[in-house]
Amino acid sequence: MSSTRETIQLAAIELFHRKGYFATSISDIALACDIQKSGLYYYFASKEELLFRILETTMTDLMRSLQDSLQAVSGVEARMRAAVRSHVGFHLNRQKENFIANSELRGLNPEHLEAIVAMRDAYEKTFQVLIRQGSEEGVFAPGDIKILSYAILTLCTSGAFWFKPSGRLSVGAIAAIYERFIISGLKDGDMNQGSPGGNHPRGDAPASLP
Amino acid sequence: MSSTRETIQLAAIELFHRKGYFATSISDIALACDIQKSGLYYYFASKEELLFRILETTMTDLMRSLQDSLQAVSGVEARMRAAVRSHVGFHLNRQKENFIANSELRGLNPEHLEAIVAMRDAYEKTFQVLIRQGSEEGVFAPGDIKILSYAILTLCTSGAFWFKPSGRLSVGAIAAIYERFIISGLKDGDMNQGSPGGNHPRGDAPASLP
DNA sequence: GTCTATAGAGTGATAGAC
DNA sequence: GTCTATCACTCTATAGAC
Repeated sequence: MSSTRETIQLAAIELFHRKGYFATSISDIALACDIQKSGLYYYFASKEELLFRILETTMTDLMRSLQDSLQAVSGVEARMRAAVRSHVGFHLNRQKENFIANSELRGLNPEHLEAIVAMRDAYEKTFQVLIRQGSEEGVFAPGDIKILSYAILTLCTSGAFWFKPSGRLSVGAIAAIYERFIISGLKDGDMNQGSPGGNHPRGDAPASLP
Repeated sequence: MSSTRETIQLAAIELFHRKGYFATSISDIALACDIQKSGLYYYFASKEELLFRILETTMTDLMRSLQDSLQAVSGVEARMRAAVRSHVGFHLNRQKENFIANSELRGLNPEHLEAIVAMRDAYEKTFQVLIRQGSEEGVFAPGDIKILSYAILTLCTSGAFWFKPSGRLSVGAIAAIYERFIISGLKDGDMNQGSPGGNHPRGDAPASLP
């Protein structure tokens, strides 16, 4: 990847995070890179493709981070704890990209949206498998697997919306807070109350767009 | 409030929810109302003011819903349970407005943004007071009050992003799931691990914009 | 690879008639 | 209150020189 291409992508992440995708113009990005706006089209076919490449990179790295964290960890509770720490850590360490990935899906065209949603679904699946396994082993209370997975991921993702690296708590400290909260909820909250029919949601949408 | 004004506001809620604030044009809204776009300016000074009125209405009603739910409920655990049910119920019953309120703050000018953030802060305060009280009474484990309040609210708010009224679970069933998960986390997760210095965050931002 | 110049479409908002 | 007409501007994207 050429250096100019990287410069453009980094400037776009910065601006999409600060102003939002729709409020950021190609001119803004070009200005931040000290090039002319037409020069940008040598690297990206459109503003939408630039957004897609950012999200694609983020999702790929997110998935790899999870897999690395789970590799060599055994036992369902330990694996869930590792997964939560990985998710929180990634979202706080790469806050801007993750903020964009969770707020600018609207900017994607249908094909690209489908691709990103597929990556996100695969990622969520890892958590859903862990919840199901823990529930079957009796480590976690029985509950609605999809709702629980949305709850866990949303909770941890939200850190990317308020976290300040210069703040009082470190990434590890915040991850520890979420880890304990989630494990308590999984173990002690009898989640089956609201869902007598079983664990396979039928009508629920993934956490997507309207 | 005149009927046309209401029609415009409802059409805007529908469109802002479906397409997003920036992707919705004044023409789109006017078309949906069967008026000319210039006619819209008789009721709202700008597109931005229209967004603000929607959010203002939503926040006012959200606050009132919480106060109504807490009125006449005593005991800190029962009050927290009632607050969670109120929050979840409001977000699922008025899904579109709440979706907008949580994703389109960028469209507001600085003065309007400040007003909405102030309303949201007052709302969050109610939850923070409950957490502190429960912690002091020993009903909840000690923990970081701001982080916990963000966690609770984010968790329950997220329902507005995936909930489908035609889905498998009713609003009450989903509220019950969240209620149990949250109370378990508050009671059993020793949240003080990550925060040895006390319960008064210093550098944390509210869950706002970058 | 990067530039200058510009096409082409759409936007929010206003003026003024009725 | 609602209309027609239009302003003034910005935006994404492309053409073509160097």
